Amino acid sequence: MTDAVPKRTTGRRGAASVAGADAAGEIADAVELGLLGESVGFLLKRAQMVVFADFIRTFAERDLRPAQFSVLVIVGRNPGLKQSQVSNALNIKRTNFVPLLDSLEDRGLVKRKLAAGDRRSHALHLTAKGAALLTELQRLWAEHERRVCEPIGEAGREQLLQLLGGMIAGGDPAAAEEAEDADLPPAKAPPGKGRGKGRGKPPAAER
Amino acid sequence: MTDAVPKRTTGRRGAASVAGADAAGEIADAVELGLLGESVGFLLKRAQMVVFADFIRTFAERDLRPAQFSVLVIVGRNPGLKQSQVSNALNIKRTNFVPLLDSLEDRGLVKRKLAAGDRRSHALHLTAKGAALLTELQRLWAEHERRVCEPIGEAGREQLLQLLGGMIAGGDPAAAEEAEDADLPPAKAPPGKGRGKGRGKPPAAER
DNA sequence: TATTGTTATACTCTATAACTATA
DNA sequence: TATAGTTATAGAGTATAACAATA
Repeated sequence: MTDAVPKRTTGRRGAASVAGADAAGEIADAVELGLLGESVGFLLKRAQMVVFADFIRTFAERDLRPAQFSVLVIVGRNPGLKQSQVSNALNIKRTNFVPLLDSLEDRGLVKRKLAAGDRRSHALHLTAKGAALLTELQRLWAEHERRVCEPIGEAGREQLLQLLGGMIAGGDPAAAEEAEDADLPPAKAPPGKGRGKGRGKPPAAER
Repeated sequence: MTDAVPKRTTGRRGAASVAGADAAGEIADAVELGLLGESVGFLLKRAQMVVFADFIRTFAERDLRPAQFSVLVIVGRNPGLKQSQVSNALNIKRTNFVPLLDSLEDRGLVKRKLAAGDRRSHALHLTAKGAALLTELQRLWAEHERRVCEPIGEAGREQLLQLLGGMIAGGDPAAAEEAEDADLPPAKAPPGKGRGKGRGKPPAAER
């Protein structure tokens, strides 16, 4: 993450002769990516940077980073969860989760409450302010989602979510469980028609 | 990146009662991801972490990080390129590219030569040692690629590459040019059969 | 004046060890 | 002894500013 300038990859040739390397005006300096162009890891990182750049731009007006947004969503959806549960769900080490949560609590969006029964743990809840903000954020998120998926279309987006889910579940057996009640099948089926279309949801908001 | 432990997402329940939260043995603490489960950004990052974790594990025996591998591939494919051309192709700031290149040159894998015609720039080439290593690395990479794509199958992999390429090209107009000679169409077509199948290549090695 | 490679530096994200207070 | 939250710290990756040599 932390990538605000995804632009520019090879030498370009759009603007009027900035580089100088391509004398006449041909294709010239088209760098060949070789096997990187067929590497899921390389392309995943590229795509992730492009998407995060848009996210960061979009959420800058609310001064929110992706991780902060994720916490708000999880806590909003699962009130009363312990810190370690939220941090695990987001693959964030509990030690790094502390300052992250602090930033949200300092802004009055999330509250740490004493968990009943175990005085070691903190139960997390959105404040009224946090809940109100989250509602707005969902609109921002839907815009962002639509924008970044525009090049592949809604059908492409559905496929992409499916494929990514399958890949994640494969590399992390734990993720296979999430898919159960979520509606997303484990996505073991790769190609074509993949169980009709009545799946996810047109990116509108939460369910 | 830099993520060696992708495991564990929710609370799990696999091992014999480690958590303690789920008393009996039910589904119990399944954290709901809410809209994150339909967020391409969130899932892209997850998938990228899973894939990079496998890459890092795989290439640890050669003590190579993803970025270092990328440089070797680009330089091997495009001998004589200037530093700034390589760093641009990889979306790495030229200022951060210096120590990265140093690490490869110190190991005798890449050589900085004086570029003919412009004494400011350095032309990059693989050494014999670097070229030999790269050949081995391609086998390692093919294994890695096969492994991480196993859950989605080869057809799923082809689709994924297509979708990611389209998304990248959309967020970065420059990338649209790469796709030309590469064989990958701009991937504006999202769903189903998408121009047959004779595309990429069974993950064997370079072309 | 602009570009290439470089140094120095800072900020974010991530990772490990160790402490505390509970259990 | 083990767990939840916390602190301190170190390491990657990434960002900007400024400089020397060259164009």
